[in-house]
Amino acid sequence: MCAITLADVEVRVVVFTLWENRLQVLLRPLDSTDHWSLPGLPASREHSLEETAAECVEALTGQNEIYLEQLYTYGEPDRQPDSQLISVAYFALLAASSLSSDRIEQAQAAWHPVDQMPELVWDHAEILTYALRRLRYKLEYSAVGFELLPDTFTLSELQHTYELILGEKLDKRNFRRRILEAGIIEPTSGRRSGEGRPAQLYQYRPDAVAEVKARRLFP
Amino acid sequence: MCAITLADVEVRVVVFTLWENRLQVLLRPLDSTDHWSLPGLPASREHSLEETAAECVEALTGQNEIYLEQLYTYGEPDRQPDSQLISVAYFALLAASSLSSDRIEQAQAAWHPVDQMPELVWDHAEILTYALRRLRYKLEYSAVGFELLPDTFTLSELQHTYELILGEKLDKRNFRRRILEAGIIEPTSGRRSGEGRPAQLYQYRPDAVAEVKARRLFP
DNA sequence: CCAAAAGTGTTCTATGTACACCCATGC
DNA sequence: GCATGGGTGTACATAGAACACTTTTGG
Repeated sequence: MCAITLADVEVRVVVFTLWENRLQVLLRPLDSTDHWSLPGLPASREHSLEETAAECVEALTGQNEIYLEQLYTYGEPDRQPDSQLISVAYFALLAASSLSSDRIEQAQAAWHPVDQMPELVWDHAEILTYALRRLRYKLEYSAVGFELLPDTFTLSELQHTYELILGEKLDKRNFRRRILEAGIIEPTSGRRSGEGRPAQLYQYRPDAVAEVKARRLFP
Repeated sequence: MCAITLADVEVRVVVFTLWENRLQVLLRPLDSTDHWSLPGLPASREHSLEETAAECVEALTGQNEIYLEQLYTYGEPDRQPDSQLISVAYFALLAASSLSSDRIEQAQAAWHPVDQMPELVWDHAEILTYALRRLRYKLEYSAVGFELLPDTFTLSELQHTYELILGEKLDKRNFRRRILEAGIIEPTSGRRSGEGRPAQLYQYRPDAVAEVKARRLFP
């Protein structure tokens, strides 16, 4: 019959990134087991839940301008024995270019491909599965894909990002048409040369990012 | 720097119903102000958050088989001075037939039409606005409308429900075709007679309800 | 000149939208 | 028999899906 207080509440974050051509998730080892857990921080009285989630990602990666969205709040008795009762789960998207791995190693954290997950503690596998579902679902209607890419990118890179996350091949012409008609990215003056014909570089329109945030499908 | 514990956490529920041909929300007066608040209960160590939300609705309405879905978790410093810091918000749909108003009166609670909201405390207006947005959004792709109706209903009643919530007129033939093709309701043997030609009564297919729950767009 | 990736339009299909009349009953 | 709400089909527009070749560069 004890009341529930903030010491019973934590924030957990599912951090996605693209690395070595795979969608990966940041995990931390749990002491005294060979299981891994989603990184988290206890909730605090001074900061909002979203600020705490951002802090958690920054502490591990050094990034503080990231895409962050609340997922769901888990609160069943005994879901995390010996840890907080209530987890407010977020998911985050991190641009691959910006993985300063020093802090990650210090925290003994590591990236794991989503298709080769190690054993996770408690209900964290469930949280991860849900985060992945939401990420895929969100890609289909809101074009958050570029949050995983550096500031400028080619349309092919963007398409490969989508294909990796959705796990299926997409038609090049249809993909380009849809993305460009949505008006969320614009060409820059740059080009990327490599093998083959050089590609136009694009960036997301800052005002489009503001529009998407203003829509707030989830507040 | 005090830690946050369960005493800082509550569940709030936005309970919708149809009554007198209007979409209404259940509110409770806040002592010592002329403002109203969303009904809620403190989180507990013995029950899941969803169970607590269900309990909260049952305590006021006597109903325990209702549609319930987690909305969002609000946790900003000072968002609810003199009350819990963190609110896990749910929304609930209640069949209009089942409004036993005794308990509601005992709790001094009352139904308020969504288009004539009184002043709400703290950020509860924001929570309500979001709940309404999610309800409308959800109607468009998942046919939860019948949760607001009694066990059997006519297609016209269902359409009126949709029109009330969405705030726009719908085409009768298109509405019927879409709902029937979705396969979530089936005709019963009953008919409703009143003025005009008697109407076929429908019920939702119990297995379809199970399917929808299995899909779990939000876990 | 050839390998390698970038870039570009059109046809077809499916889905959604607009729209008007007959039907069964109670009074 | 008439007023009242219940029930039905079709033509059109729009959005999405399938599909193959030319272009530009580096080696």
